[in-house]
Amino acid sequence: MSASTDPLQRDTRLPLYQQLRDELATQIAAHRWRPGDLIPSESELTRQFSVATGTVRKAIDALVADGLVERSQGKGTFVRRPRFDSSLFRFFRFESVTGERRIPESRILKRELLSAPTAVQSTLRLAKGEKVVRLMRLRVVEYKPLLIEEIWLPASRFAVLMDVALTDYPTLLYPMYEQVCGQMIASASETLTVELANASHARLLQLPPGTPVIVIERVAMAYDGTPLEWRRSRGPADHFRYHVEIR
Amino acid sequence: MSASTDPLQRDTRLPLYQQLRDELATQIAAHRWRPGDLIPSESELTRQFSVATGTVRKAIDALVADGLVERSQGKGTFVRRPRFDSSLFRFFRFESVTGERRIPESRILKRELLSAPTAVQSTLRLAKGEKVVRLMRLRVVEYKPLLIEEIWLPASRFAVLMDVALTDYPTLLYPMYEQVCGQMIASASETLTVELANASHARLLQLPPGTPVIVIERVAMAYDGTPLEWRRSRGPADHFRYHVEIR
DNA sequence: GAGTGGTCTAGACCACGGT
DNA sequence: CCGTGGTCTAGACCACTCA
Repeated sequence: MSASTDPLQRDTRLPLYQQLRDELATQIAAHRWRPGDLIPSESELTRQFSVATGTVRKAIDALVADGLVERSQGKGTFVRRPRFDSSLFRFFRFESVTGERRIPESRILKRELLSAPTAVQSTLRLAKGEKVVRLMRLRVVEYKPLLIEEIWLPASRFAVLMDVALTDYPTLLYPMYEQVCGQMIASASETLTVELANASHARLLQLPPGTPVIVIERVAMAYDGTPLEWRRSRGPADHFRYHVEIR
Repeated sequence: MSASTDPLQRDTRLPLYQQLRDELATQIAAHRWRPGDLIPSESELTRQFSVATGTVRKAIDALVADGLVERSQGKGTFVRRPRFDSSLFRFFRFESVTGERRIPESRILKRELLSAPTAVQSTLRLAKGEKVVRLMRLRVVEYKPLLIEEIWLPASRFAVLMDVALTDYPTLLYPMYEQVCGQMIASASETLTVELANASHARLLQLPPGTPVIVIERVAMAYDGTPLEWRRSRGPADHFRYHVEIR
């Protein structure tokens, strides 16, 4: 192990608290501490990096703002574990027209490993010819098809998903990404459009062809901004309600 | 004027920096300084309220986080003036299908002062029978109708809008709300649905009745969360693209 | 060069959680 | 009780802006 003082060897043009924040963020990303773990106390960090308490606090403030850790007075500072339900409500923005948010059950229709088509390659920022996992998934509420989803994931991080039994796929994928693949989704970017159902989508959604469908295109990203998932979901337009808070 | 020290007479259960933040926020809301004005320097505030520099900084940090002020090194701290274009891109989330964001021109079709219908009353949290301003507005790009908007505003704050010449209404309403009515929009909440155009909407949007239209319902709020505007916009579904960042 | 915000120090004391 | 994070002090020095 290192000595009790561990000087920051980073870009000295940056403020100390930034260097410390980056150092800690790097170590969290490298799983030095896992989600739910305690990181060293503020006074411990003060000693270890030979900086003042205020500097440590500012570094941790930044990590809290970025959602990487959570403080708990009297206990310590913990690496944040995204909660199942909150990640549901953070990313599941559709409600039934009556306003309730039901969690639709899901069924994987297809799973394959293939070379990334050019559109996927550029969206996920992959090298040419890199492999991707492609999932087709149907989400159903009370026997009514609600969404048909096409999901693309870089095989470099998600290849394990090819080995999970199809029946073991959970309703919520993001907790599984974290537990099975060690990949945490931190943010996402969505684009909504409306189109008329083609023959194939109409069949899967049990709609007459030409019915309006909502298309939600989502790119989900890690804490460092790396795109991890590209997802395109389609559902009958008359059954959806999409809610957003703008700040 | 007050003496050079002006002790905080607020809830002493709250941290000092919170009390100072609230004190400054109250004075900003009461227009002691107008948008664009300098507030007193940090050392001035230190003297005036007899607190340490770190406490003043934390109070101002909070105001910055809430979007009330902006710091500028070497110059000072200014009451924030929402910029025209940023407020445009903060709240105007539609793009043409080709991806550009054009600012549609706008024309007020109708303006009236009436008692709030119950739905408007509860959304804007008004007292029974309170008056509201209702605007109907058409937004047009290159002679093509893009959006038909129905806008409801509490007359208590927006009655002046009844006196502005209809031809003087600008393309962007939020800067006008600020300049003419002193009301700043800080956040909003939007809900999207899809419906089929009825006869009236179809006529205004120059579409065949029954064409899918996107409906965007927005409640826009002040910094303290008071609902200030309720707006319902409708546009042809096949021409819209709605983009959102989720954090 | 005077004045501003930005960073940093080296502590003190308090409130809370668990033993 | 001890260790944790939360608040607060009373400064110092730096980087930037503007006259």
